Amino acid sequence: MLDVRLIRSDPDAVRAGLARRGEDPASVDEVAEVDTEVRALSAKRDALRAEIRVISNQVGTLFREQRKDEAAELQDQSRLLGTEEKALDVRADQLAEQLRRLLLHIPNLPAEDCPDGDGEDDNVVVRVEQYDPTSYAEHQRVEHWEIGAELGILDVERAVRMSGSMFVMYRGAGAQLVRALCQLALDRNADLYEEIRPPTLVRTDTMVATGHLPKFDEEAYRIERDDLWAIPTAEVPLTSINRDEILAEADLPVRFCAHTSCFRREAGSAGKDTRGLLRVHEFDKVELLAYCTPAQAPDLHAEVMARAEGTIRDLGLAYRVLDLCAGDLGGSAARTYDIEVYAPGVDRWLEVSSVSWFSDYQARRAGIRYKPESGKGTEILHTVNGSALAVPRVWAALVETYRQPDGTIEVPELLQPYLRGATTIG
RNA sequence: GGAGAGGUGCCGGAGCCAGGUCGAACGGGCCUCCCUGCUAAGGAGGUGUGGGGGCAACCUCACCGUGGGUUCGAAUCCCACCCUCUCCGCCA
Repeated sequence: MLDVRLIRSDPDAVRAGLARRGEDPASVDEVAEVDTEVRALSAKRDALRAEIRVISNQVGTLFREQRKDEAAELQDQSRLLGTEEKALDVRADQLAEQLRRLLLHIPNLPAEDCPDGDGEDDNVVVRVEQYDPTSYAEHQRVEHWEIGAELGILDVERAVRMSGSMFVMYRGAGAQLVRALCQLALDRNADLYEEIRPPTLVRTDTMVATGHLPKFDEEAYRIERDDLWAIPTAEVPLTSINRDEILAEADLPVRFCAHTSCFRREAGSAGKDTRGLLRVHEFDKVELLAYCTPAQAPDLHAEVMARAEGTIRDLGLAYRVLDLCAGDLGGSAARTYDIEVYAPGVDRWLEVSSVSWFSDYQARRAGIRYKPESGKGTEILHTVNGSALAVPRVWAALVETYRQPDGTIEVPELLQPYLRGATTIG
């Protein structure tokens, strides 16, 4: 969430930032109003408490000196103050709660240099790599679900029977390919990123920390009986690893890498991209995430980007990089680059990684701070993350891109060691 | 799931069923200074987080698992919940 003090000291800047997102800036005024009231009330309450404390101490002294009758008067006085204090306290708590609720619904401010725009059409294509539209042959213009069925490596029909639409099942070499991709992504980042295998079911507050709740509860699967949520991305548990902790600046940046299943209800996209692997409810993903100081953030953002991009590049896939405009930014992000891979069979660009810098937005929600080496106190740290590799769409692009005239799939060299040396599938 | 023990500051560990100046003894760690060929040992002081106010020194409130309650006053009493550990049961 945003720092209330920023809303207090520079509401215009906050309003301007929200406007760039196409968000209603009115919430800023509401926050400012409630904030003022909360502070006024708690100041009054605190003064009363101080008074009560002084009186109570006097009562204590009188009791010790056996002057109980003199204490009675003070007790009455304090009791009266107590009634008043209680009323103020209840009201202040209510307002503080309301303030928090409001703040949790306000998205992050876009970064200065984030491009303007209303939606996905305004995203800026930063670069297109390894893409030559004239280079694709007919045998590559087959959709991955056709290829998958033909080779027996993707069984959508039976997955749907057991779990419903938008669930998939990989088989044989297809399943091995899933495993190969994940392992490749983990291995490529093992030099700097600590490998984590986190829980995939988390509590509400863990989802709140990353900004996936309370605003987007329709998007996540919930296990009601135990009040747990299925994570939509490893970003959720990874961000909460050091929740409510204070790290030393010398320990930053902290880097994590995790392979998990990810679960998404895709409630807002009913009917869209329902075929094959374009959009599925459950998928494998390897995520990179870093905690860092504000000063380190630009480098870390570039680093995660370079790693995500490098894997796609080395797999020999065509891709492009988008700089998301303010209007298309996720709620918690300040700046995001998307990597979209080109899948010739479906002839579409598929988003395979969102590399985002969240400034201190998530860390403030999660209570992750660091002690600066110079100076005292603590600072909220910054978080950066991105998919090192999201399986389904990469799998799809790979199978379509590497389909040979004879219908088999050539395995890129990079993946061969992970497929027991196999050079083809099918 | 059943039975027992327990959750206190960076750590250990008092205080809690004698409720009052306890943000919390004591020890360790860490930091500064002194002493000292170096180091070790020794000596003095310091060492939490968050909110609000003040240019600042500083003042004030909250925090002893969480949330309620009792009380003039709660780390200390009462209630509920959560978590951890040990044993038993069950189980991949």
